[in-house]
Amino acid sequence: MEESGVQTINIIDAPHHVNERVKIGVWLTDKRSSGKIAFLQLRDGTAFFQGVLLKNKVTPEVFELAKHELRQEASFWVIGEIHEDTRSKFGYEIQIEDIEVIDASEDYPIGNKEHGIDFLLDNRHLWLRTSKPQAMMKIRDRVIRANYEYFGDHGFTKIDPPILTGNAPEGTTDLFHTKYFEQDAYLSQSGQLYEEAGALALNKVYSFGPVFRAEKSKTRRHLIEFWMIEPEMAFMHQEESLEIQEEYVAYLVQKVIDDCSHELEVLGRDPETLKPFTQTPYPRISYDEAIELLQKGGLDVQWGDDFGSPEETFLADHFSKPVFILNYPKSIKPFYMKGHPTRDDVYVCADLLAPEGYGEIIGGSERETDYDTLLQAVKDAGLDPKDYAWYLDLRKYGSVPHSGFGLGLERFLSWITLQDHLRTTIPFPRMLNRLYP
RNA sequence: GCUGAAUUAGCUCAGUUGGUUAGAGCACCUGACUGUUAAUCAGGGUGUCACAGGUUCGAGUCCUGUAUUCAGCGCCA
Repeated sequence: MEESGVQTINIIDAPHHVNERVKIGVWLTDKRSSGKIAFLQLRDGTAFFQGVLLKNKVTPEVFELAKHELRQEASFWVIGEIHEDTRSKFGYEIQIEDIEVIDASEDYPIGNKEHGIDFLLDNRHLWLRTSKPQAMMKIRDRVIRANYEYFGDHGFTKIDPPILTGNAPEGTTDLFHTKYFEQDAYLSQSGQLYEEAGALALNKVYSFGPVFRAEKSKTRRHLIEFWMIEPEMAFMHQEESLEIQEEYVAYLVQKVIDDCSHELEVLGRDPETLKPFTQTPYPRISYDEAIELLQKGGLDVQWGDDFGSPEETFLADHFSKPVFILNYPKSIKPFYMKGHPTRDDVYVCADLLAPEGYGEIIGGSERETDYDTLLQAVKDAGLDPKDYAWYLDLRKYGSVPHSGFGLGLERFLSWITLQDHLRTTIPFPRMLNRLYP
């Protein structure tokens, strides 16, 4: 190919190059041919569209490539003219004049017919090449950027907590154990305690990173490794934190609606159905009211029980938007939360339940600020105060009211893209029995 | 961890009451077709029936155990 004057472009930019000769690096996703015309379905990672070859306009060698030699996922350069054409799904196509093969592809395992989830997860490194995973990764990227935008624009500083830790932030769940030279160490299951230190240093902070739970959870709502956003705000009580939470979630949803309409469509989520979620405030009910609602609905729960997924779904179904459940019993929430001012049996806390059965996407609370109360809570939780000495220090030197929350990225993505499992919202899911690829 | 289901060709699956040589579609190869959209049409053969025992003249099919996967529950975000 001696094509010095031809511009190299991406498929996504094809509409700006109509009737121009261009060069594009592509992979083959599928092909069809007749005796004198061939259609190559192409992708380059920016979009999918098709190339058309007419037998009487290319050399016999090139037509033979298109008809026979090129296999699914072969990589090659195409040179040709961009045409607008309503018969093509993308609206544009390239009339191919020449093909320069880069690499062949033999026996590509993923076909264009249906596959089972186990096979697809075994081939996740290749499955990412297809349209639905690509749409999901683009939405995931947009949500991650929206996080940085939102907190950056609201005076937050990103503070990165350690992933290797010597103590268990919440003490209750199973942690991944490892060695830190001679000491025991654990993979972080939450950055929250460190974010509290950050908030007392920098006022409003947040973290975004992976966390690890060695729980034998085997459900559509759990991953072993997942990504969490954990903001923490000094001089802030819970009510103001709730206002930030709903404004933040509404912002994320709005950005996806604005910038990912094509990706939502690929994943089967009508953007119109997301619009109500951009309207704040979100409803708030107390844990007490939630129990009453559940009991009236015939569910077998008592005050003091934690909600399982049937309960969460039942509650969420009563509202057309995400709903905050306020002030849970102390017995089912972690030790660091602040006690209610007029009741000694509940914390000042809230979970945000997503609609449509997607469960808890945010858990948050005001934090305990009194040294002695927190010390007692550490002991009551069966934890060693020595391990939490630094955390207790935060209540010793200028303790202030502060509140924070954590949003599970994959839970959020699963909800706004209507996935039936978190595993499709992360590039390489770590699950109970899946560490590969 | 509990409950239920599944495991047959590279993939997705069928396989009747236990009975000859194990079935289809897709993928792959050959040929036809100038607008295909999971193209269509004709032809071409895939195999440790998850593994280990057992019952039987005979087991993909029935029994026992094991492994793995899926779905739901519990725990949680």
